[in-house]
Amino acid sequence: MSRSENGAAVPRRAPLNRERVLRAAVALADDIGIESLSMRKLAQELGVAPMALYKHVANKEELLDGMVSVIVAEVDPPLPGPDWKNAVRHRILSARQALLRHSWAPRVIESRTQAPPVVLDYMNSLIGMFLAGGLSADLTHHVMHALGSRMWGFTQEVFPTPQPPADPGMRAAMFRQAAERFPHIVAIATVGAHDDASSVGQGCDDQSEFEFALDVLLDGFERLHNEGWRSGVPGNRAAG
Amino acid sequence: MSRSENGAAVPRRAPLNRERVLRAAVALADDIGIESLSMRKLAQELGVAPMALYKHVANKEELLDGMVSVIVAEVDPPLPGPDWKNAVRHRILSARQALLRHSWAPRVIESRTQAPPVVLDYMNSLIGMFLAGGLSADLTHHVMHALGSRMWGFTQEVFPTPQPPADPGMRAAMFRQAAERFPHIVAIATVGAHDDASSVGQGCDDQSEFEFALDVLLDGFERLHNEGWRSGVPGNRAAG
DNA sequence: TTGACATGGCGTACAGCGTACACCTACGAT
DNA sequence: ATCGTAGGTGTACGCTGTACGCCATGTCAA
Repeated sequence: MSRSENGAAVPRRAPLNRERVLRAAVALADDIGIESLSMRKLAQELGVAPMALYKHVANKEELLDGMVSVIVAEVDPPLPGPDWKNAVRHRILSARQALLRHSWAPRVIESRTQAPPVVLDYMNSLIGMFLAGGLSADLTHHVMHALGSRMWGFTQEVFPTPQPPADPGMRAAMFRQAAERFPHIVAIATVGAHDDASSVGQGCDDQSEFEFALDVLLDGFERLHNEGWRSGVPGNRAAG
Repeated sequence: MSRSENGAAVPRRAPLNRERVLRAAVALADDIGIESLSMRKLAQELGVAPMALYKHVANKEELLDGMVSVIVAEVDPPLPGPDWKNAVRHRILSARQALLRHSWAPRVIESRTQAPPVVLDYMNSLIGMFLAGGLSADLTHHVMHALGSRMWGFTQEVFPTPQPPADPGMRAAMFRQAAERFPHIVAIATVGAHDDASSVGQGCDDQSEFEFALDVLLDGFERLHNEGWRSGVPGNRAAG
């Protein structure tokens, strides 16, 4: 259909379609950040009048829905095999990789009020992995809630660690002040660090933090499953 | 300072201050929703011109920071006592109560780019509870990451369950369609429900889902602590 | 008493946003 | 030859956050 250059000079560009709009939106958000993404800028990027976009998406919310779908579609299908725990683990880490390519994605995902179908497909498939592993529907229900956003491969790092000022004197002063008011934060932030003042929050590997938490959860789920957990049974709370 | 009515009729209202601005903003957000909260509406609510607000907050972001501070200040101080797990549990559930009074709070908290000091106070104090319980700084570091937004008493329910249409015929049709495309979702959503089609997502108690996940995590932390977990030690992953 | 100054509120104005609406143009089917 | 439709355009509206300059008032020094 679209030979990129036909014999004559090409006065009309190929017509837009929904897919091209969505992909351009993803690329533009990668470039300029999701908070700067506007219908006008996206239109400009596509060489088109702003209102032209509305022939392909109903409004900006639907555009964002579509962007989420594009990304979620990149997540790998589940590994086959009997080990549900490892299969789930790998799938979630694969979802994480997809999201890491688009740092704005978590915020957009969280802002959706209706899950796009592709998103439900993913959740449905993940649930299927637990059920295939033998977990009861009941336990799986709780498990999915417990995973929360972690099933997408991200946790909201509720407050990003502020980066210290460039000036060394100023930095030392702020460090001293912080150590006085927030001694415990400073204590755990500088674990294993050689240079206290400059490495606050540095020695922190997002990937291993994520895996640590994921494994605590998965191990907990497995334990409950093996112990024959049933809903409403008293004494479940203290699993030890 | 502000006798509420002085002798004469009061032609001038008491001057604004930062605190009154913040409290009015919280109340207004409770009323009309955070996405409808604008500087203009807030000013109107306070009987004042929009630009008057800027004498008390630098900009809207700082207003939102302040609103978060107001809420976090409501969280109960920690219970004393040697049982760190229960103390943490109760504190987090208390934070949850504070947030539940303001349903917009989680989204605002997550959107902050710099943590207000009150927020750091809370985190510092929570960390102190783990350290007082004997957990190493290293383990506590991971633990805080693993808690993520749950330390504030909320989990992002990434996609809210859509409510079914009112028309019963339509509802049945959508249910049949969903059961076909997303069988596993339907399976776990209808656990323990008597009327499948109408009760999807109904039999789901947010509070107990939250506690389930929190307990899986806390139990996991306790187990690692008792097993003498140390960072970087291979074999930690499979805690079983 | 007088002037200086700080505090707090006001009015205007601007750029940017999402998008409703009417219009036009080109193309495929009849 | 005509018509319907898909896709792109131009204009316009109401809303947003907020920069800037002005003005009224209260406090304090001289």
